[in-house]
Amino acid sequence: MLSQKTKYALKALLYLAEQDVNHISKTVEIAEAASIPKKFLEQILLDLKRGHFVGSKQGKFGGYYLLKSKNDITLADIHRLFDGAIALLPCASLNFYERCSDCVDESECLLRHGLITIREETLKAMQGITIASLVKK
Amino acid sequence: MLSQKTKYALKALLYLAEQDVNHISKTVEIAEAASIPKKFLEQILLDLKRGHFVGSKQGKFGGYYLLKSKNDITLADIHRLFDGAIALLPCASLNFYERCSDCVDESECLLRHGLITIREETLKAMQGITIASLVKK
DNA sequence: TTAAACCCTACTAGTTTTATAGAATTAATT
DNA sequence: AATTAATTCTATAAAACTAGTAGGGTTTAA
Repeated sequence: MLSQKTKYALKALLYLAEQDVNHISKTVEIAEAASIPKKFLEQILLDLKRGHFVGSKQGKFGGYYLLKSKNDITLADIHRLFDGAIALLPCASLNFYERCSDCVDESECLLRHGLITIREETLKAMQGITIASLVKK
Repeated sequence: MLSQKTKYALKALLYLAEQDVNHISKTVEIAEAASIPKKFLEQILLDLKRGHFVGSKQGKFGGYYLLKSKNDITLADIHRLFDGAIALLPCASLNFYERCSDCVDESECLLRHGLITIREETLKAMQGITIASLVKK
């Protein structure tokens, strides 16, 4: 399941994607439009900025805007930024790989094989969902 | 990500699937073979029993055994039993549906549409992984 | 009757999640 | 230069969840 943070991040990105190009959105504006607690959204937007998904302008009349194209921001990206691995266990993860402490021989782990299959399929599905594809529907 | 409980449940089921038919496995036996804390495993096996995946025999020389066929226990089943919904948000879930409190018109929620697609694809993938398919590989 | 197993409920320590608070920094306007 | 309005940063806190422990109770075979 997605965390609230990931859900809010996606809603915020959807809001930004729906604005005119060159429009800059204030945090409070996004917060109200998408029903997100303002101070919580601040942190989320900062994380999105550090992830290079959005850009910001500081000071008066500042705000946020999409940095990447709507087509290049996928559900997989945002999931990884806020909720981490797509895989169901760290040992089956590409980006968040970690060995199981209790695992004697990873290459012979019955569970891992299946989880790698699942990861490949869900990753593909999640990479198919972009901010653009969501806005379009 | 899977919780430890789900991971342990799968490992326990894999162990049971590898035993001879008619063999009955004690908790302590499974716990040692699969490196699972015994008292924790007790709870997990009880949950699996309540979910009708395993059966038990009480008293001396009792233990656990697979109730369903290896082919009929899927990753989706076990995920749902211990970790709940397959979907990424409750509003996109089949078995754990819940409305978003902040959602005005669900049918027009941009996010939900994409999440339903994802759920359909991951569910299909997770239903394709069975205890039998894991043991076989 | 005893031993060995499952069954059941409660509890706890630690972690994670979901925020909130408040001050610092930046930039445009007056 | 002062003011205002915005982002940026760090710390804190309450609630929920996770992973595991504890301690019995119940059942069955010998």
